[in-house]
Amino acid sequence: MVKEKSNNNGSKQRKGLWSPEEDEKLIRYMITKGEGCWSDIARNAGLQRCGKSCRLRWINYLRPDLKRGAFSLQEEDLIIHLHSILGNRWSQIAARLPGRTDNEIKNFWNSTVKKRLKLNNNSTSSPNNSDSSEPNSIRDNNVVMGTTTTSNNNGIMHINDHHHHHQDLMTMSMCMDNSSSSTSSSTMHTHHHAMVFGDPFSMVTNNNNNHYEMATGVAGFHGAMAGDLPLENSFHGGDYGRMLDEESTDKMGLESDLSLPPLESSIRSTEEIIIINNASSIDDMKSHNNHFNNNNNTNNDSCFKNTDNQVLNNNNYSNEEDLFGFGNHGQVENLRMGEWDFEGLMQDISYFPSLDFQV
DNA sequence: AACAACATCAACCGCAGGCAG
DNA sequence: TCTGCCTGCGGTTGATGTTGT
Repeated sequence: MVKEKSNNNGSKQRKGLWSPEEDEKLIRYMITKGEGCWSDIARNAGLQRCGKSCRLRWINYLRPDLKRGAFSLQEEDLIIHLHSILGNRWSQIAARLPGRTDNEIKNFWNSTVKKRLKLNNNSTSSPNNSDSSEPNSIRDNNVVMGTTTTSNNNGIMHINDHHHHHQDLMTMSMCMDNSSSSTSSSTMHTHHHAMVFGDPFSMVTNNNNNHYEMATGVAGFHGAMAGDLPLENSFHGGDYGRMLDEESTDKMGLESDLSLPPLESSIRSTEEIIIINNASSIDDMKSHNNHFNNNNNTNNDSCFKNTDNQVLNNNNYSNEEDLFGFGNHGQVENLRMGEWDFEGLMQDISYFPSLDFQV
């Protein structure tokens, strides 16, 4: 249902579901002009929508880098774990899941995960823990993680046990290398196909200058399409999608800078920009997207909705931010994520002889 | 086939923070 | 410092689709 309301200028503004025509207008505008002030975009694109609505539509639905389709088990695991750490900070969780939006994850959590975890808890609950107010998998999850955690009222987790924390780190290090190259100079060479997600924070590695960087994993898009695209650029970020792909041949080293791509950024790889700019129609754009797809998805009812593993997975983000969005990229300060003691984490990392971490 | 109940998800709303004037 | 605008976030709503009876 589409409603209308008057804006400040007295002109009518549409609300409700977007029509294909509106989508096309917005896509065309975004392709040709790029992002800018959303209220201007709404006006200039000839849309009777508020800027906010345009932004939402673009970010949650029309962006070509969105990975549509069902969440994989690995993504679900990661969401559960990230949620146990970050709580309902959907945007931060989404930032670690390339191609997924906060809205999508939020919906997925509220509709699917929550229920599943509740069922899990019910089936495994004992009188001692069944009354826990913890809404999610924190307990369950940490069985997997081998990490003893507690949470405050906000669901923010505290790591209490150094020993288990180390296990946590180790688990992750083993997973991480799933996507590592046989030619990589990384010091982590364990090949481990069981996707047990350790703590994503543990994926922060350290070069020789107290310069913390992501080792690989959940953050970053670059490299997802290694089979399709030349990766002549340095590897900016691990890739969750690749990490999930056990069979992928790896062309990337691990020692490169790894950074969290700002999801809202319009920074794109040159190649992608060419692709998009050369697209003469929306259909062209869609087909270009499909070019990079695995085409697992048959849903075809709206712009880009059918695309899976889409083009921006090969994004080359030039912004250097670390996993947590700390712009200083590794300055050792009082880095805290919620109640998380980042420094403490880094101290913990130093216990790992097998990881090339030094603090 | 018809209806109800439930599930999913796109989109809206309100708020907070950043920033420029 | 104040104000207004813009953006981003998280919670919520409601339309639509699916499943069960």
